[in-house]
Amino acid sequence: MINYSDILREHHLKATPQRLAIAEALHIKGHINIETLYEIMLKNFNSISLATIYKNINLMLENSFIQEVKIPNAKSVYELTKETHSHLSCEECGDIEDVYVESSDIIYSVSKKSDFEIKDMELVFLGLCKDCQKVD
Amino acid sequence: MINYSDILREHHLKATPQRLAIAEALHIKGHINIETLYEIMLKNFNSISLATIYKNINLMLENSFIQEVKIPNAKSVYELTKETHSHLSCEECGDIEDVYVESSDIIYSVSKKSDFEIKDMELVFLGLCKDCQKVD
DNA sequence: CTGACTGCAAACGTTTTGCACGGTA
DNA sequence: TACCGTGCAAAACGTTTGCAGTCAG
Repeated sequence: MINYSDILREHHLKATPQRLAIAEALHIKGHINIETLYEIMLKNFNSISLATIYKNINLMLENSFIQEVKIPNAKSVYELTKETHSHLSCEECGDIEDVYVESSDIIYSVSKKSDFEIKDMELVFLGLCKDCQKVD
Repeated sequence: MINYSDILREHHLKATPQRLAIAEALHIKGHINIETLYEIMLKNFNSISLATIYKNINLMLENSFIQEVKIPNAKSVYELTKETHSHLSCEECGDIEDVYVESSDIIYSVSKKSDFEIKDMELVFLGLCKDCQKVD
């Protein structure tokens, strides 16, 4: 189990028990929405407030400790900041997985045909995860 | 000016003046969020209700007359349904433009390295539009 | 003419804020 | 110890709903 105390402090965030638990939940689950995170946190802190969740998520976003992922037809999820990557979203069960896509070629080709100076891209693939393929 | 009456009816939506105005606003602006759409609509209908906007946007989404685009760090915007395309988002002024990217190669390569059966992808480029490049 | 649409007001769910207390550094 | 974080309650915000009157087909 990774110790997130130092990593939190590197991001200018005090290492409180609640924040450590959020970090651990994100580490284990990969991608979580607010509602699910609150449910998980309630198991560890019987009286944690939703306000605390929101305040911490917002601070963690501002300090780049975590990132938001907007998924079509679903609630936003949050993940620990790591190397640039894209996402696979299962339209059946909602599962979200990471996938690494080489973006430089895509960005280069779009830069050529647009007026934009492109800095980054967000890419989400929609489909069916392994388990849900069998069901359908 | 395109007449959207028939197109609305093809999507099983009655052609009311409010809906025609929404269609026209989307046609002219390309991409609009709810707040901006409401402001535009108020110029044509001095007593239009936000509830009407929401009801129509939701019906238009259900009937695929329009589509939602989720942009990182911004409100969702809506656009008339058209051929598959991606988006350029200006992080400075919020301008959004369409761009056409060949997706089959990308989807094929990701399909090979993931367990997912991929049906579609959403791609948003973040950067600076032509005007905002000069300012910075 | 009839079912669908509109506008209003109220309800709802989600997110933010203010404040007193408690805990980290 | 000083300041930041927490939990609670209330407020703010965006969106949805129910209803009575109106309109498109």
